[in-house]
Parts: sequence; structure tokens; C-alpha cells
Amino acid sequence: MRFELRNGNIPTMPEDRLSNPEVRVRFAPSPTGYLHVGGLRTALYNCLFARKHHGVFILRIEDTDRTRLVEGAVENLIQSLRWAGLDYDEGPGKDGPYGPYVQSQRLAIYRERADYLLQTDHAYRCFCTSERLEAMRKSIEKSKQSFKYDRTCLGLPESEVVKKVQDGVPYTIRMRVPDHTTVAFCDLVRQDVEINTANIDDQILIKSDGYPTYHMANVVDDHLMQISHVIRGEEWLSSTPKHVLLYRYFGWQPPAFAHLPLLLNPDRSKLSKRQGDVAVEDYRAKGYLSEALVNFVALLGWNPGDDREIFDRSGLVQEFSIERVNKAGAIFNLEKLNWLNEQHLRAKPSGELREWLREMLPDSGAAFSDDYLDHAIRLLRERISFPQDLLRLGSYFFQDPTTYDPEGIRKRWKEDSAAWLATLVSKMETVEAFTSEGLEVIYKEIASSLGVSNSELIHPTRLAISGLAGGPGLFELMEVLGRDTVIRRIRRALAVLSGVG
RNA sequence: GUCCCCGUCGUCUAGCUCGGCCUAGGACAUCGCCCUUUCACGGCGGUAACACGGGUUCAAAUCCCGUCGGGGACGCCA
Repeated sequence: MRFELRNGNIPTMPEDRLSNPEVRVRFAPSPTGYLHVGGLRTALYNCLFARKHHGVFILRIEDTDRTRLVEGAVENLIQSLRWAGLDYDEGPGKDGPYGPYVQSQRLAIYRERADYLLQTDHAYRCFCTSERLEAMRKSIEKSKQSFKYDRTCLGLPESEVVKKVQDGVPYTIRMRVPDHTTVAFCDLVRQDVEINTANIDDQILIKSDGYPTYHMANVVDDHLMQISHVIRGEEWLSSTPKHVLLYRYFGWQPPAFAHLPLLLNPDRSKLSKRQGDVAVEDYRAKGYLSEALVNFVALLGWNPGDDREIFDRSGLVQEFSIERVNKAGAIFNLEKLNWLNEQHLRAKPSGELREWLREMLPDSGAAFSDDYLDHAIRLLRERISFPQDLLRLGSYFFQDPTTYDPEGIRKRWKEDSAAWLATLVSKMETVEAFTSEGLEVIYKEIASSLGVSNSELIHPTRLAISGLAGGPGLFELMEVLGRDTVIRRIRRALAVLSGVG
């Protein structure tokens, strides 16, 4: 027997799906603590797909495992999604016509559907204890066979089932999977996939605590919420036949499926906490811009087909297409993320960088004018990778140096440096315009009158006023810092460094 | 172990549907050079890949088969 679903009630070609006037997609995380970057990518693709096709993006909370509930996880999830700019149209706190959007609030619906399956003989009660199942699993593991429930409870006489239920014996409800049947479905990413039910066991649909398993809840909700496309991680690929079977049992048309390639650790295993940060909030805390993180995960498994790599959200919506999603898993590699972060950061308007800077500065940088801060940002812009670099790399814009880079001293502070700087200072005191251009002229004049190279004056000056050996162009820097600050710092450096060199 | 999915530079990938335009393109990283008072930015250039073996064909990264490798699933988790 062949259970052919390919040409029946399920449209096979992607075009059939893409022309669906009513695109409804969902991101359906379980609230176990935080938003995983893999989840972010799944949510993003769903959102992009919805926006691209003027459809609806839904957030559904899959909280059917009471043992893994984490306090505040839903709020955290929503916050991370919002930070990433992924706003949903229906979901918790945003009611739509298909709510509630939290599975623990939909128990009666699952129960009703389970009863229907029981009545139509597509499911049966199972009284086996988890201990028995566990023992079976162990012995089968030894013999290196694959585990399948042995259907002990399928053969139970009706009278016995009734009696056990009356006696209050806990039970689960299992779906009845047909023998030796090929289930085929079309995946938008992988084309046709088929699997024989010989390798599928009678999946539990309702747990003994009355909650549904993912498989049950996911199918019921996707149908009732009229989800048109299920876009989810590849880890679900091998259980999709079970879902297809359930749609069949219910007489429902399945949605289109698109299984996204996994995000991988550097060793190519499924991305996990052990090998680095996986929570969106971790990246946020480190100073990654949401634009950069979103841009980065978008490119992990998808590309626009040309050389463009820097995208903002609207660009992604415009270019995204599910057909261009790759099949192979992608390593979550920080190097490119860092580069993207720099690109997005450096493209930021000055005002936004200034506000961040104020947040990092004591007293919100009350001592500094917007104008001053903007000048500092102009000089720092091309040198930063993270917002906090504004402070880390540019501390000298906000306070006098307290130490001098030893390597800089060794390389640049010569025996005569102090004397030369003293000459420069006296000139600076009297010069009319303390500007970049004017200072450059002075340095050139004094260098030639002293018979030294320009850089023999420039480097010690930089060291004296910034404490560092590198940074923005010296004359621009001096102009921004201003005459008083520059002279004060050089004098202090002279006092500290006069014995050196 | 079983089933499913996948396999182009170190990494992300283009090219594969409709074989020839591919002595395989781009980006990140890396190395070198240039620009330059420094650090960066920027520019230029280099190293670097079609997993392997068969087959089909005048022609294969592209089609077919096999092998190997990697991953995922195999939970009263999702």
C-alpha cells in the first residue's frame, strides 16, 4: 500500500503556495528562558516571508511542558523579538481572531481533537508507564535496534480499557500509525521528502497529565490558526510525516512546509550553549546592534543571489524569498558578525552614537556639549566596532590620560622630546587660531627650525595628550580637545616623562 | 544502530533547476603592497574550494549510481 499525498489535496509546487492570497505564518517557541539565535533566524524568516507576501506573522507560545516552564521567559522572548524589530501581528498581548496564542490555554481544544481521533480509531489509550517504556528503550538500545512502541495497549480489549479508565489508571493517547506506508510531502527547501511508516512509532499525542505533545498541539493549532506555511528548523523534518498523517486523520489540508538548515557550532554540531553565546540577549549585552545580528542570521542560510551583504530590515523584506534558502547547515561564525556590526555601527547617524556615548559617560557627559561629542565621534567613527569602543578607544576625549602606553614611550619618546614639546607649548600659547591647519603649519616650522622630522614632534605630542600611540589625526585631535586641554596635558606629561628617553 | 537530510576556499556563499559563458565569482578572516605622523578607514594584490570513485556526454561543480564524511531525528522535550 502506498499512501500517496503528493498529488492529492496537497499542492506540490511552491508556486501554488506562494500565490496563496492569505499568507499566515507563525514563530512558535517554547518559553524555556531566552530567545536562541537559531530561534531568531526562524522568527526572522517567518516574519520576512509574511511581510514580503503581505501576510500575517503570528507568535504562539508552546508551553505544554510544565516541567520546563521558566518564570518570565515569555516576556523575555517578546522583548528580544521586539529588540530585533520582529513585531508580530497576532500573539500574546496582541489578540487576533484565532486566540488564545498560548497553548496551555487551549487544552480543551486538544482534548476534543484527541477524542475525535479515539472515536475514529486513529488513536488509542496507552497505559504503559514511563518506567516500562524506559526499560524497553534500554534493552532495545543494547540490541542496537531502533525503538518503536510495541503497541501493547493497542490490543487491549475495550472492557479492560474502560475499567482502567474508571479505576483512574493514568494513560496517554497515542496516534495509530499505519504499517508500511510511504508518507510523502513537499518541502519548499528540499523538494519531495518521503519516509516509510515502518520507521515511525505510535507517537504520544496527549500526555498523562492531559497536556498535548508538540506534535498534536502544533498540528491542531496550525490548522485552527489557518497557518499557510510552516517555516521551522530542520530538526522537525523527520517528524513531519507524523504531522502529515494527523492532518489526514482530521481531514485537513496541511500547510506548506519549509525546513530551515540548522545553525551550527564551529565543530558542525547543532548550535549549543556549551560552545559560546546562543542567546540573543547575550549579543545585545555585548554591544551588537540588532540590525547587525539580524543581517547576519539572515545571511546564514539565505542570500539575495548577488553580491550585496549589507541589509537593513526593509531591504531584507524586499529581497527575501524562500526559494533561495539553502539546504546545508551554517556555522555561526563571529568574525563576519563583527564586520557587519562595524558596517552598521559606522553608518549610524551622529546623534544616535552621541546618545549612546552620553549613556556611558558619568553624569551623561554633562560637561560636554553635543557639538564637542559630535566632533569626537567624527574622529572615532572609523575606528570602532562596538558602541562601547567610543569610550574604550576615545577615553582621552573625556579625561586627561593617567598613564602612558609603555610601548609608545619606548618607541616614540626620545631624549630631546621633552625640550621640543616645551618649545611647541610656548608657541601654542601665543598662536592666534588653535586649528588643525594652523597647528600643522606650526609643527612644520618648528620641525624644520629644530632640524627634526615632523613625526619626531607628532608622536610624542600624541603620547602626551592621549596617553596612546595610535588614534585620529593629531592636528584634528588637538583642535577638538582645545588649547587649554592640550597645553595642560603636555605640561603634565613633561613632568611625568622628563626623566625618560 | 535505524531512518531522514546535507556535502563548492578556514567561514558564509554564487554557480547546480535549463550540462559548455567556470583556467569556479563575491564577502569575512589571513598574508603582502599602497595611502599615511600613528591606529584605523580605504585601494590594490596573494594564499585558498567543486569530498571520493564510477557512469552518461563531444563536454559535468552542474545529470545518474555508489562510497565516504557530517548533521538531525529516533522522549509522556520542544
